[in-house]
Amino acid sequence: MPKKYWLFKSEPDVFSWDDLVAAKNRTTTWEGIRNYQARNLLRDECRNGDQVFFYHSRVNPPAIMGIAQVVKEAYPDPEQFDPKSKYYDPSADPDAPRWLMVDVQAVKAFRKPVDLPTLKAHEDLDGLMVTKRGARLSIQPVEPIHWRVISRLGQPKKLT
DNA sequence: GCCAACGTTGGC
DNA sequence: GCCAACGTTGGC
Repeated sequence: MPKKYWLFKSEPDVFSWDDLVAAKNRTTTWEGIRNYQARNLLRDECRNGDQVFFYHSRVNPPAIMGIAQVVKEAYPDPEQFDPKSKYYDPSADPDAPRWLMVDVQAVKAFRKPVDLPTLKAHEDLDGLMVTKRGARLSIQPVEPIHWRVISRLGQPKKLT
């Protein structure tokens, strides 16, 4: 199975790239996905070792901050059952969990974060989902060719 | 903070 | 099953 490529969005006010780098083992749970299309991608397509662009949304400018990888494949998101969580889903059934999450680990930081205007302007990035009107999906597949172009722009630096 | 886009809910 | 109302996302 060839490695696949993704873009995961996060609001840095909630959880930022720096938060991930500072986390234990530079790893976090990616809880809170509450969209069926994103859930299905996690369940059906997202595998250990897949590469992930970490994207900051709802900031100006939005930007890809670095590269992470999937280190644990889809499993039930416990917050769907926690009434105190903002991700609580009262209709989720413990016997048939509705919402899934994966774990991701930071791998390389971009020396030069690649912002949305740059993504939009680059002629080799036509068709990239995040630049399209209405691309609200929080888990997006990325074409290998697009991955290579963006990685080069970001000048990734291995985390030590 | 605004608001367009779009996903989900629920009455019928 | 339609679709209006509603809630959320996310760029600006």
